[in-house]
Amino acid sequence: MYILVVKANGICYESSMEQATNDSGWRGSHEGWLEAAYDSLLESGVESVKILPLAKKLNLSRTSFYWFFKDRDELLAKLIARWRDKNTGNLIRQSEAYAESLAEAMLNVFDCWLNKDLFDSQFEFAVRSWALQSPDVLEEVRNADQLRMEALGRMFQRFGYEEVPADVRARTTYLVQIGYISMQANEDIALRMRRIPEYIAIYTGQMPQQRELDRFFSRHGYRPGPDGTTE
Amino acid sequence: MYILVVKANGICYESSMEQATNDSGWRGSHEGWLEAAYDSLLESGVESVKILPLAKKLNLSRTSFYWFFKDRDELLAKLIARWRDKNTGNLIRQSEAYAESLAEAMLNVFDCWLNKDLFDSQFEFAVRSWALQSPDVLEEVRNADQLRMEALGRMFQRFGYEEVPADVRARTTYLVQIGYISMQANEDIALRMRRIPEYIAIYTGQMPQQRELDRFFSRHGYRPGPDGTTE
DNA sequence: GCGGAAATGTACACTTATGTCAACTATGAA
DNA sequence: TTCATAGTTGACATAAGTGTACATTTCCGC
Repeated sequence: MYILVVKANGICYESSMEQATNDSGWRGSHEGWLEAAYDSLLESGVESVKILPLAKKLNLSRTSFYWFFKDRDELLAKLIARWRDKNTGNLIRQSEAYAESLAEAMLNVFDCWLNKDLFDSQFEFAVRSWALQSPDVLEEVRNADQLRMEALGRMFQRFGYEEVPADVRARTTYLVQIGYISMQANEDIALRMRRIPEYIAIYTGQMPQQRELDRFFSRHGYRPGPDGTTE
Repeated sequence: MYILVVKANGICYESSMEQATNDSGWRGSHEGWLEAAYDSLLESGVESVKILPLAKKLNLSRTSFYWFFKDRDELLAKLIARWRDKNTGNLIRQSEAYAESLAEAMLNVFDCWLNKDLFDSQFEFAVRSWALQSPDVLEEVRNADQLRMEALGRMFQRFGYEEVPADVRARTTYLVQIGYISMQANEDIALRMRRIPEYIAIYTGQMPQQRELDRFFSRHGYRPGPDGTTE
């Protein structure tokens, strides 16, 4: 008897918790292979998503895979679908959330960068790297980029910016985050939080109100240190 | 007799032009394999840098490779060295170039984003993607990121910013570009140019002077359209 | 035109991946 | 208890990659 440890960075997908002691005594499952593929993709890129290694990790025979998937391509397609369904949707939703000021709206978007349930950064990076090898994936990524930036642009326009400045500010907001993801840095949450007011100031041209920051910090379970919020 | 077309995005490395009609009648060379590896890396990622396919591209026997390199790892190490020597050095240099205002200094940095001789974006992206699969490369990338951001931070401080705001602005500047690279967009140069004044305004908090822009545009061989510079 | 270094090629041994097939086994419902 | 269905497995065929040993070719200086 073995226990499959499902981590996937704290995100729990539907049935993945029951993976080991499965519903029906069978060890493998559609979800199980997908989950293993996801882990491997995040850790070492598409090229590492190979059936033989996955089988070893799952303690299953390699050929068992073909019961659930037609071939490797089908597995990869499922991974892309999972990515598409998650990251883009939530980002757009956050950009459209209610806010009384631009700074507050911006902080809503920032929720994505700090909450793995809203936006999976490692997944994002893995898929973008994948795009280098696959024209199909590249198109998916480009599509996502456009949808996301358009949504952010609408947000800036909602708060009075003209089209071009709104567009450039949307790009800045988005690209900084994509750049950050691409650095694969894992920084202290406190450090990231301390920089946030400054970012908001740059993107929106105005300092956020203290109450807006307080609301933001509190919903991320962060308490600013005794030395003030930033600076 | 065949002709090897060396493109490498317009960048001409030392001896690569002579590749085909070589100095000494030999078809292969250290540089030849490296160049082919570089092309392959940029086009489809590290995983595509395999000796057999490279040999085919070069019309050489696969095993000929081992005359120039101990093994595949040695080739990959050379690629990393090439990247390190190029991108980081130039970026730091540009950030330290003479400028009368912050906006002008910023435009000096922007030279990198528009001039492939100063900064090779595709190479940059390929190496960052590679980092996903290799801890060694990841460390190289992290190192480069830190050096570059520190240099940009010093630039902002030179023009009066305090440490934290300078740091955040340096990050913004740098991350937007890394994010842009990571989008793998290839946009119209005119479009990119049109957005530049707006970017400068966001990063520095001040609009660039017209003469500063003119100087910048002219050194990139760009003439603004009749409809003004931007907006 | 000869000999040695530089470069290339052929043959071999090995590894890791893919996918198909037919045989096997467990589970739960009739 | 039997039986269809869901799931698992090993054997087989094939492909693409790695690296080594050794023979062969090409070039250049002497």
